[in-house]
Amino acid sequence: MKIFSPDDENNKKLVDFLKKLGLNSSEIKIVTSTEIEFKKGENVCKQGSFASYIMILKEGWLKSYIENIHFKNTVFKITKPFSIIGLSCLYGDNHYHFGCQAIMPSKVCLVERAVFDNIIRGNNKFASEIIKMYSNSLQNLYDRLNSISNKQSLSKVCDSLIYLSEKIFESEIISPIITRRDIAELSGLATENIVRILAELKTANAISVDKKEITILDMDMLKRFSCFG
Amino acid sequence: MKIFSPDDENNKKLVDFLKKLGLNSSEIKIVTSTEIEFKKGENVCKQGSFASYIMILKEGWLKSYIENIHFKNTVFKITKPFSIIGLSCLYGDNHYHFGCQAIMPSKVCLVERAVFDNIIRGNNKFASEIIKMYSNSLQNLYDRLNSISNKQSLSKVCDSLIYLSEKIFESEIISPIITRRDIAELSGLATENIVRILAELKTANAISVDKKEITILDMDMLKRFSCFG
DNA sequence: AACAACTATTGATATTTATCAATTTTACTT
DNA sequence: AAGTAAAATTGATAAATATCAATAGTTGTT
Repeated sequence: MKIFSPDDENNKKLVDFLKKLGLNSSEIKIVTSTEIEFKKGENVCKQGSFASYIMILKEGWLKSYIENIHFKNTVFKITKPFSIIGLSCLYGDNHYHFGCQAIMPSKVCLVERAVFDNIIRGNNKFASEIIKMYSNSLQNLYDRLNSISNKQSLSKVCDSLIYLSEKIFESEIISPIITRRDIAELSGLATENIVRILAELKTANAISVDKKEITILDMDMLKRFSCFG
Repeated sequence: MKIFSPDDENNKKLVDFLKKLGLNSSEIKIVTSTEIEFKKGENVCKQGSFASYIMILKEGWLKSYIENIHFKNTVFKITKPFSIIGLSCLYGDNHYHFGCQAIMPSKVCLVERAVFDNIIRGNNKFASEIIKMYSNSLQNLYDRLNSISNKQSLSKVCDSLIYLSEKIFESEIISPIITRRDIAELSGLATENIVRILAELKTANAISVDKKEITILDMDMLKRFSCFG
């Protein structure tokens, strides 16, 4: 009887994910053939560098962000396993318009752009699934832009917490792998402000905080604050 | 001998555009069958409303924006003829995540989502062209997010002017159809600040201003200001 | 277990940008 | 062409957020 290691388990889930996208066995073999490990804090891709690969996150957690000159990043996406990163680079000017960093030890499959493109061209079901991902990415960016460009700090922080809870962790508990600085970068604010606003939200009983773990107690309140602007 | 009206001329250009995307005559007939006119200032689509159509701009100019509660918009795209609007709604939650308004009298072809989707599924070349558009849209949004979230007002305005000149009008002259308020919304700032910053840029000889028409005199200077943060 | 490096927290202050008000200019409608 | 509505402009002020500084706590490494 075969005993599965956690890694086997993970391989299985990755294959399931790719099957659902419409890839056949040989295509799956191709896109999973190159696997790279990243330590926490390591760059998965660097903004401005040549975009050679489309990436599939197999294990771990990443954050994608826009860098500015003074090392202040704007995070627009947290990525969890079984997601594709870098679709925006499939065509266009050949350079990454964003940076991506591992916030936990991670494993990423690298697929050469041309290879990925070939599969899309030869597989309608897959192409259509990829288009769905593009739609979602755009919608997410509109939401982020909405939050970051128009709102005041309290609403921005609420948006970030709602995003993390509903879209990323799918739980009222926001994992302690997310730092105050991550929330700051997601919200487009300074870390010091996040601390103050989290304290306010705690006082209002909207959240509870246990060290770095944040639990959302009153999602409705967060949504009211978010809408208030 | 047949005499072409400006409208015929325009029809011809639209057909050329669609041919280049890989559509055949019958597909072109389908996507151009419903044409709607919009007056200046009219809403082409309303943020939050049900997304029934993909739109092709045949004539005129549009701005796409995120609305916030207090009627302060953030414009993320100016659209010129022969562009497709609303691709982010092709799949996903069925609602427009942005609003779109005519800034000049405009003609727009409406294509039902399901019809558009069908064509994509049956036409690989077209699907691949659409994916290119998604890539570009994402890249544009990353650039906008970069500008709006990280930078100070002078840099933001420079980014907007560079965007308008290089990407939209493809000329050092920014057409007077763009108002101070449009630039404010593109930059995520108040109109009053735009006026002041344009005056500064004029004093620095980076631009000249003739009523509402702005001419870029020193693109390098704008780019330096943009990078400075 | 001790050290170093990073992360979080708090208070005080500075800077930036929005807002408000008043006026002038331009564009649109009939 | 007149009259009205919208846009642009300028100055003064208020509000929001970043920055700086100093300390405390946490995490990872050897």
